[in-house]
Amino acid sequence: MQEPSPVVVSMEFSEICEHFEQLEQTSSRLEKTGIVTSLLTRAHRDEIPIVVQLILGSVFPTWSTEKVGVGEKLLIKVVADVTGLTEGTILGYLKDTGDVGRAVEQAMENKKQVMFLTEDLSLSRVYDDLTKISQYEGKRSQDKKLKILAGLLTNASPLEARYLSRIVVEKMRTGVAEGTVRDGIARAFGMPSDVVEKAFMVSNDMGLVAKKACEGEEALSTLSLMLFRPIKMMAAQKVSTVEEGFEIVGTPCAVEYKYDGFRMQIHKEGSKVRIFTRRLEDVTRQFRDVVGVVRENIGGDCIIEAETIGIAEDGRWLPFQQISRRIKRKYDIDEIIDKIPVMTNVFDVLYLNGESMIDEPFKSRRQKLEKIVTSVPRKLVLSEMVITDDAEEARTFFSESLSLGNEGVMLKNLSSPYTPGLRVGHMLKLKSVLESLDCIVIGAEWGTGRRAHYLGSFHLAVLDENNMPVMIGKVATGITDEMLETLTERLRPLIEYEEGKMAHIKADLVVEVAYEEIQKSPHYESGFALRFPRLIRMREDKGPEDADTIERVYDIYESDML
DNA sequence: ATTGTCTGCCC
DNA sequence: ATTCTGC
DNA sequence: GCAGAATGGGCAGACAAT
Repeated sequence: MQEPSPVVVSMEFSEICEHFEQLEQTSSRLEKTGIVTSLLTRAHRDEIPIVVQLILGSVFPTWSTEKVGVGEKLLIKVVADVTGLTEGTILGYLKDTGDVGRAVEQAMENKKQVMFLTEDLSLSRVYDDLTKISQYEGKRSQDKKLKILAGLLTNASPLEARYLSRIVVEKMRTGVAEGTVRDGIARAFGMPSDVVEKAFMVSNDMGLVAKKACEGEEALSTLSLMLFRPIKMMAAQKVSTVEEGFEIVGTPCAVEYKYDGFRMQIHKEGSKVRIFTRRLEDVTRQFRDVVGVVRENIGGDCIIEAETIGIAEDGRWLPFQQISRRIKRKYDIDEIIDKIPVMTNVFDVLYLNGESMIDEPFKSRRQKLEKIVTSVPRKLVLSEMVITDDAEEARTFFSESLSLGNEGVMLKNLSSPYTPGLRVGHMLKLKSVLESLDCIVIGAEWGTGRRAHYLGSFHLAVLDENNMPVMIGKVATGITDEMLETLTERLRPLIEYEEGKMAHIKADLVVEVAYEEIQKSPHYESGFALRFPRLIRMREDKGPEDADTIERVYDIYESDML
């Protein structure tokens, strides 16, 4: 059992919720920062980390293994229990408002049951109960979670219920996330914003950052790069041509294969090795094969970064779908290691023998990396890279990369530092030109949040052998506000019937959808699905009979396999 | 023992 | 992952 | 140009229902 929070007088949860509502009502970035600052100033010192975590819309920091384990469905069940309304009624509110929090709030306002003995919720009560919920597992655990959550909701005002719900499902929608909280912390405690930012990059725990900031700049600066504390990974910008890339990154630059696997940050000290994913989850257990090869073939204590891909017996690289079977594996790990062997392509070093490397230029990091890695063919290699200022050479390298089954190339500025978490012009990705399909819209789903009251997601079909539409996936991105409106009005009269948020739509409209790749689908009727689909445009010049066919999809799939 | 639904996390 | 939008 | 939000396919695991 969890110890109660060590606080004498806990902040009222309602006070926090009032701040949340203010945040929701302003769109000004600066004003939001001000509201966060004011909330932090009001919070009791000991409760600051919790307040910060809740502002971010979760109970635990991202690296934590603790999860509340309550999603939208279970939440609605709880609300039905508490209010005496049916789940159907609440789902109706959800569809009307397009927001879980508002739906629960509305349910609380319209509840059938009259409550007695309600007490004010304190922050510590909310936090302790949510922590308790996270600890239940096994048989009947959902029921136990439900009971505690029901207890909280029973004592919550409608406004508190709104935010309690959003915290539980991790969808705050106040327009505040890490960036604003970082600025708010800097302002509240008079810290330089970049110091706060750095502390967050290496700790990935905003609550902890706030606590240290509250103690002073010296305490804050103790959060620095350390072995076995994963740091935020550098992100890449997208470009669409080599020239555009050269322009941003400068020449000569590094051009590297962009492998289609898992990004890994590997920490090593002597024989101790731990592996973290992009979201800084620890996946050491799942990849003990990688641990072994790293332990034997990388010299020194270090933090390195790599992309790990699946590799077949003939040496060809496996599609992402296959290696993805390894990441969540908890049982029979040795079996899957045998079945889906991997190759780790190392491309950066962030820490080496007691020294941070992140401020070193990329070129010298790469040189150091080459000294510590002993290549083991098909297991552990340096990423393929050339350094060039010749666009033609870069393009050739790019095509070569694609032909091997990679996603494209990365372009890197040779003198750039490693910038954790940032997507600045130091590192770029260049992917292949997209293919597209003309698909029939056969269904749609009512959207949420800013897409409430619009159809926000569209079900796509191609024509089968009998010219009947068969589903091949959904698309929901690439849509401007204007298009969203047009699509909704265009499709509204074609709705045949609705089931919850789903609308079944008469085959009539054709849309062009671009995608990265065609995959085998275990789920869709057509047997195929689109990877990273995005809407390009409506094809009013085409009728459903002119849509692309399953034969064409099959042909593209086959030719992509080569 | 099997199946279906939900959740969280890879891309 | 991709994309759009407001600041 | 950043920060935030809304949405994609698919996988394993955890539970609940059958």
